[in-house]
Amino acid sequence: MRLATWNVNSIRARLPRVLAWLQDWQPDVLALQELRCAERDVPRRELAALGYEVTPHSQSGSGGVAFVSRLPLESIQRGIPGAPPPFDEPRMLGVTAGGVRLVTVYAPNGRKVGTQPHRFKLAWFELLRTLLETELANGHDVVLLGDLNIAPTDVDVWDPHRYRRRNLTSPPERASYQTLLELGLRDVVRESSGDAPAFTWWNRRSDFFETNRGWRLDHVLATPPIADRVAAFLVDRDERGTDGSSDHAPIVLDLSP
DNA sequence: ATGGTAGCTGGGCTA
Repeated sequence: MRLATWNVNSIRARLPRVLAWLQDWQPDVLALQELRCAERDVPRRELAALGYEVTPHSQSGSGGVAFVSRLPLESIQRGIPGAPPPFDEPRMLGVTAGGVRLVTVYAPNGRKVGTQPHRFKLAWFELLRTLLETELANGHDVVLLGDLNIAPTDVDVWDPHRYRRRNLTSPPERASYQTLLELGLRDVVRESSGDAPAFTWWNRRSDFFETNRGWRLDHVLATPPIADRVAAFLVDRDERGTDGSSDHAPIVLDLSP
């Protein structure tokens, strides 16, 4: 089974790239983040023409997540169950595909340490942890994939000293990330990349991509039986370098049967 | 410390 995750930063603006990418890579399930459009405006027909059904959880303007799948999806969970406002923003979607529980998230950015958006981000991760605890307690194989908006270690930032203790790198954010690992999930991207940086996001401004001034913000965390099945893995930097690309690169992984 | 870009929308806001 081939899985992928990609923060597309507007599904409508990115549609030509998404269609081309699906044809090139033929994933069974692609998790998307930052759809930035209402569910009724998701370009379903164009994706269906390639054999993919879209299951969105999104709203107009900002945020939103989806699964684009050529496998049947079951047990669809839109949003973190019981999350009160403002935690009911469309940032989480859970489905079962090929016997695996897939959870995609678009974590709050946080903007700046010490601000209300940052406190919101940390509180949102508490809810995510609780949700994953429940999923794991059910004994399912789980894959969490998406934009967590956290660079877990200094290797994951192009200039860790400049961005020390800032948004995306602050100790409480990194503690939130560690909490997910402590649930028993494994960091598939890091395990597949060794000590090498595996940046997934490069600021659009200036020449940040060309000079590889990037960050690792997109993640795939999996339960050990799934992590052991990872047969191939790639961060598609070439896609990030194409005209009309998102500011995030897609991540692709193959699971052996 | 700041600028640089892109996409939501229809003047800023978010990233």
